Amino acid sequence: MDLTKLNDEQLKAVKYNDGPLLIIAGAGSGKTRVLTVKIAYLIENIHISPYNILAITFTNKAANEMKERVHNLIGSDADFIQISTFHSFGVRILREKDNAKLLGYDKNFSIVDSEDSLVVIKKILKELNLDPKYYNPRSLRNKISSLKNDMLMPDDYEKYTASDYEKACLNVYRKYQKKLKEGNLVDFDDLLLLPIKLFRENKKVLEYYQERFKYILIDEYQDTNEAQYKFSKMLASKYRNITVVGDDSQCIYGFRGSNYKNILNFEKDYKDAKTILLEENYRSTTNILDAANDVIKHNKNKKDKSLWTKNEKGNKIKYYRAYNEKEEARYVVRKIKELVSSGVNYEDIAILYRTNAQSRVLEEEILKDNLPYKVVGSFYFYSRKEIKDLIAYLRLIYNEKDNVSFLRVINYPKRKIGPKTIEQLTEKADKEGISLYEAIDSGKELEFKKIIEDLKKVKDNVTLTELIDKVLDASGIRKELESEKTLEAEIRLENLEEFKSITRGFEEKEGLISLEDFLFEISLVSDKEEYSTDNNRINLMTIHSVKGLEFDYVFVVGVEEGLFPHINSLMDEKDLEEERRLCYVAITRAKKDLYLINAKRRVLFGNDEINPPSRFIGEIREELLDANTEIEKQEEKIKDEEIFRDEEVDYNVGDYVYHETFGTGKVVEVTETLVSVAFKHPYGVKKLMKNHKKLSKI
DNA sequence: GGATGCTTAATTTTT
DNA sequence: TTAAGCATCC
Repeated sequence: MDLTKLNDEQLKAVKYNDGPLLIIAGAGSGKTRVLTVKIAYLIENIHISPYNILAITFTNKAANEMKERVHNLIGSDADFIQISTFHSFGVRILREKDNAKLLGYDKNFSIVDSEDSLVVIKKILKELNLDPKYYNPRSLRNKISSLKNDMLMPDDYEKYTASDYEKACLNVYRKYQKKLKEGNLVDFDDLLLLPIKLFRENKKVLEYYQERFKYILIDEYQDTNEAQYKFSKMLASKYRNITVVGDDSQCIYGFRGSNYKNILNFEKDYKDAKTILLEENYRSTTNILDAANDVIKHNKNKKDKSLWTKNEKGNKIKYYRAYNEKEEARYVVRKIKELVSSGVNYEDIAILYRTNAQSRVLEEEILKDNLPYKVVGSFYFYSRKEIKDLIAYLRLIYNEKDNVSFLRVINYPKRKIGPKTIEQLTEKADKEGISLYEAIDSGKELEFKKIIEDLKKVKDNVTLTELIDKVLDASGIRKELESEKTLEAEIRLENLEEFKSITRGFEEKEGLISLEDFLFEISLVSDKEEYSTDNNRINLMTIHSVKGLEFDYVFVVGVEEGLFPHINSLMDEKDLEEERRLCYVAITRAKKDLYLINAKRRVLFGNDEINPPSRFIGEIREELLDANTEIEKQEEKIKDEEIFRDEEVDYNVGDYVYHETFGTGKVVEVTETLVSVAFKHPYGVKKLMKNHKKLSKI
């Protein structure tokens, strides 16, 4: 193993392999490098079997990257190392041997996402006759999730319930757990909780996994929650070969129960723990690093450390205040085009934002110039109705107890099965302790049952892509959409085709994939970009999803009070500090150049808001910033654009038109002053002023 | 049971 | 702005 490229501290971290090790690694200090080399070192120099190594990362993306990098170091031995997120490792345990059975689940359980959880909770509120106006389903879901992250089961929570609200909450929680179990379903939090329960109740099983994973490495330890903490502690308690890496300045998942104190407590848990500090940054220019340090300095709660770099000073950080969010996006696109014309690759550029909703304007502007881009970590595609419907069919075929999927598709497409029938089925199912699907014994519902039964029969004899075609036909989804003859239905069909290209991609890359494997894969990796191949594209993502990544050129947009820091965090100093850490993460992603951008006005919730620049801008010392604010000039330009055409344009149904923002579309309806134009997804049909300047006939 | 139209709430962040 | 939930009518 080539260790010559490591600095002294990194080398120490790689070589220390007798007992607990804590690595405090600043941003860009080469921690992934240390982790991958350490794994390679364990295998090649200490001759540990790859089978005995467990490496936990925070995202699937990070896991894949680590796999690839270890593979590059040691070749195919890398395939035997368990490298995954906590959640997918949890799935793996639950699917192995009889583990699911031991916990009272069938082996073919399926995973519900947070949208499904919400559906379940709404249903429970109805059953309990609780007013969803008072008992907000979303906050109930979040409450239940955070209880689970803190490892408080209904019986544990009972001790803390005082108010009526809390009692109702407990009631919903109980019922929620019951419903999931009845449906042979688990949620994301269960993926951590159930393995812990398994280990607690079955000493033999725990011993097996302790024996198996003698060496444990955990990345992003500052973002572990109580359940993850407990889980790793149990696994490591026998051999104590546990290495954790983290940076308290980068803890950004407090809202999900993560606790950076886990990192500070490591030395208390393991009295003999060795601590190594990685403080040299290899990633960013001095200017960028200085700016990051300036910002994070304003947090009171932090461990003191000094991140430094030998890198050159570099350019100043470009700060730009635009007139509105469109100008902001235009500025970014303009700068990207300049960069690309000077030889920069699209893939080395990232645009970062605080909230997912911000991606839309950016996409519109990028689309106008036809630049290649991808929205990383967006589960938008998988949350589309048609995709969820299809997946619900697949889930039901795989696990007939899945009542959530059952209720979603029992009457889609329309089969004249309404609330009355559902109620009867529910009653019967409750009485006999069976699932809704099993409760079917008569009427129209039998036809539905037959469809599913037939699909079950063929599922093992056809490829996944073929199965999807069969589902689309047998269910009647395809027929339904084809007969609609609307643009929207057409787009839905296109999306279903795209889904098939994803499964086809799977089959080409990894050989035949079973329905089972596929369902687990997509319930944990909700990002279809992970399966695409053309990678030279601009990266758009939230700051949360960019953690662990780096780019030559980074644009951070929406750096405004109320957006970043987010309005919901302004009340509480703790939340504000998390926003600041988030800002620190954003800044430290940049290697060569950093752009901080905001807008004077921005449309939020459909109305115009005016926000001052983010306090984080002011926290960076002035000499690091290259500020450029041309708002007045932009204001004039905007006024100009809003002037309408003088001459009346005559549109007819069927005409093709061009719109500056939405591109080419087709006229579907004309009234006195308005034209309805159908644009390609994601814009749909828009009603537009006939004589607006942005619209023209082609 | 299904279609239509009105009111209102929602946007933090992810596995 | 948009999506979801509810009321009303066929």
